[in-house]
Amino acid sequence: MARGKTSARKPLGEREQNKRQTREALLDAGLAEFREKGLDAPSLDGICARAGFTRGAFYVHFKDREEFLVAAMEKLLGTFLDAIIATGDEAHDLERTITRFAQMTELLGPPRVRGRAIAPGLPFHHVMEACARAPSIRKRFVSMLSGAIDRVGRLAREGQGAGTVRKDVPDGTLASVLVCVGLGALVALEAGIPFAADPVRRVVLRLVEPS
Amino acid sequence: MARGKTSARKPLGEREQNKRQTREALLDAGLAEFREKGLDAPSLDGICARAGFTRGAFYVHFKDREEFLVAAMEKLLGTFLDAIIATGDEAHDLERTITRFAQMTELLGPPRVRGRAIAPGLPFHHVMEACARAPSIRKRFVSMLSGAIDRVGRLAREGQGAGTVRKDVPDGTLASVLVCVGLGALVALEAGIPFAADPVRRVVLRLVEPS
Amino acid sequence: MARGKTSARKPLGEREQNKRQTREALLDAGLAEFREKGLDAPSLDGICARAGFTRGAFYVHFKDREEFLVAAMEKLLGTFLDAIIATGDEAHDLERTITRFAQMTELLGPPRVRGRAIAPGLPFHHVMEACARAPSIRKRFVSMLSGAIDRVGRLAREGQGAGTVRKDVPDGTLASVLVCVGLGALVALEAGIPFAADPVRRVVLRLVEPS
Amino acid sequence: MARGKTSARKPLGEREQNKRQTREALLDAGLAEFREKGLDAPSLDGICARAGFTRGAFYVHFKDREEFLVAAMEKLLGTFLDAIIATGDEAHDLERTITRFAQMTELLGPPRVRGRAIAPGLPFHHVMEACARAPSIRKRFVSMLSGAIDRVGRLAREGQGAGTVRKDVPDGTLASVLVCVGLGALVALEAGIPFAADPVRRVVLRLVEPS
DNA sequence: ACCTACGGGACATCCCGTTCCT
DNA sequence: AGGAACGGGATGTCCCGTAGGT
Repeated sequence: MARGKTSARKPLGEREQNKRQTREALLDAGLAEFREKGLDAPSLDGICARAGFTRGAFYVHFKDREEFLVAAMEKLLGTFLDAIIATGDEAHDLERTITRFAQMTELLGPPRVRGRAIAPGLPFHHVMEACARAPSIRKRFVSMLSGAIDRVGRLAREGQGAGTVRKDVPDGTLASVLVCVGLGALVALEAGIPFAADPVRRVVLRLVEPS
Repeated sequence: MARGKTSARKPLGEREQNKRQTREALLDAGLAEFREKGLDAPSLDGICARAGFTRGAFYVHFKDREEFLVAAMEKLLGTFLDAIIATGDEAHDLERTITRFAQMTELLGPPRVRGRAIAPGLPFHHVMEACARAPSIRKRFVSMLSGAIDRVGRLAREGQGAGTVRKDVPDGTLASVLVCVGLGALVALEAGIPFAADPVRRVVLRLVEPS
Repeated sequence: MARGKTSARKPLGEREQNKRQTREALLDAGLAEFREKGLDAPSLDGICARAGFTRGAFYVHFKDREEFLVAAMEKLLGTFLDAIIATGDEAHDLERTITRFAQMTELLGPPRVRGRAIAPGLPFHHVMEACARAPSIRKRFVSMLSGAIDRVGRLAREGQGAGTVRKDVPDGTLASVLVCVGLGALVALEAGIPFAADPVRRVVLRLVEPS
Repeated sequence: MARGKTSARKPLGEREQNKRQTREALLDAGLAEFREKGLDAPSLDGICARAGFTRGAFYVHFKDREEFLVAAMEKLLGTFLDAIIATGDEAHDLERTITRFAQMTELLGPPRVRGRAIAPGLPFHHVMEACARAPSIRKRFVSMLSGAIDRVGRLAREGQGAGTVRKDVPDGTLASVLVCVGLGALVALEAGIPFAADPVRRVVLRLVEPS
């Protein structure tokens, strides 16, 4: 079909391209506002104005605020997943991975790949809020975490093979525990609990190494 | 006196008592609505109606919605603190405590003491949201978690003395790690990650026991 | 053009025309309510409902109640001015004019031209109240009265030339006096003072005729 | 009866006296607010606070705002009547009376007797507004104006006897005309019409003197 | 006699979602 | 596709009048 959506080969009629640009501009403006003020505070008027449009344009592209929020969060998480997956194969050993996972903390700030910010971030509880609202967001988030658990589990197995990780605990469950620690640390940091990240990381490493 | 309502102990004029009852009724209605619909969706009219009053009464007691929300969350967390502290002295060993801490998961449902619901609960991300909004809420939450870390740390020290907990990690940091696991589990459960709580608990216990 | 609604003379897009109709409908409903209940009693909800709209529409057209009131009074006085000016050239002699001026009393009732009501009226003290509130209203009212004084003055001069009006008083000041009598009569009538309009008119005519 | 209301001979129990003082304080505060902001703008809270009370005290003395306004206006007009009647017998001739009547203009400012302010004043249209609201006010106002007409009529008759006033017009109607001029001048001045009071007064005197 | 909690109405502001026009 | 009028709901403020306490 001439108007195929998936293929980027065709130069997309000028109309379609303009429309798409409008949509992306709205999403970017929305993400910026969400990051600055939260998920509920920003008004559609403000978001649209920021993108240089009015709500008239908005409702051409999105059914309502909810759908917009989902689209925006999907765009954000998609970027994250891309980033994490892209860097996933560099994960050589558990120690480095645990260190890296801590970087997910930077969901709190703009996520970075090799130091470059690749997308605006969001406070973690906003992500949880978004999960609670939209099943599609929740699914993405779950698959993201499941992927992390899988990767950590694989590294644990490799570590056990290499003798750097204790063998008296199943690798899968160990991965779950480690990811839990990461999530918990995220929460604790965001809540502002006096929390020394470094000693915690050292203790975790001690706990998993063979006696 | 003939006009004594229940007892003569409280010299709390009838006026003050009525006023206090009104305030509590509004807070309870608010907590119920928040639990059912979130922190933003419920209308003040709905909350007031549920309590059997009007917004006229509401604004006698609270400056605005924000102040009301803070008061409601403080009431909720206060109830929690009371419950946890009240049962705190029953915490004999780390294993039982870890198990108990898992009950904090029931922040998700109405919190219970010995099976009796003592207050309405809230999804965990609503608590985090509330912390982000009001510093006073955040402080309460932090002190609640700090208290938990302290208690777990004390138990760890006792366990180390009794030889049931490994001694090659500092008790305080170990406590932080364990609480992180708890918080992370909370997040994972709320997100709906396929997560087997029991194996995780067993692995955690294995990790902390002496080799 | 195919889409011309009535004629091609007005390039007033359908949008603008609809908007203008809404505005006028609100103003008319407001004037009706003001006439019936005074300037303060009518609620905006009532006015809008009477016009078949909601306050949502109201605030598209007017900044607040004050601006609406001013617009309504300007519309009313504008109608009056139109009516008086339109009939102004029929004023042949002072006697007839004095008689006619008395008709301004009908500011108290709907103003009429040749027996036909041309606009809703307002009690005179409401007009004064409106003048006190809004400078723009006051200016219109002053220019209306100044115009009346001018016209009466011109007639006095003509009468002096024709020998039907005494010449020992300046025409301009005489006009001021006559208009004062008219305003005073308005006040007296509205206050309900036992006041015989006809004898008063005869005495006034006697006072101005040459001895 | 011991508690007779009309007779002022008895020293009025302390209670009654306090109550009366409260009432008068409220009325005075109300008149001050009315003079400053009009009849509708002042809030009962503001009036009561100005008098050092709350609305609780207010409703002991007055049924509602309307009754309070009437009481306040009656107090004001009563003061006026007293002042005018007290000075009434000094009215020796028509010329002086016309001059004096112009002083009623000072209803616009605080009314004075021999230069001393004796009461707060009110814009004239507020007086008319009050008349329109409360029949009792209207009656007082009418009797006030009727009294003025009577007095002017008497002076006119005396002037006719003395040969200083033309005899071809009935004294009563002439008085009505003169009072109308006064009222009209009041309105014109309040509206801010360019209006030279002095020439007008001279022309009026010329019109009434014998040819 | 006086005070305060409360019901309740209105206003101004802000916002979302719909509809109609361009 | 995009803009703007409009319906309509919510908040916070201000106010009046009532009821019940002290």
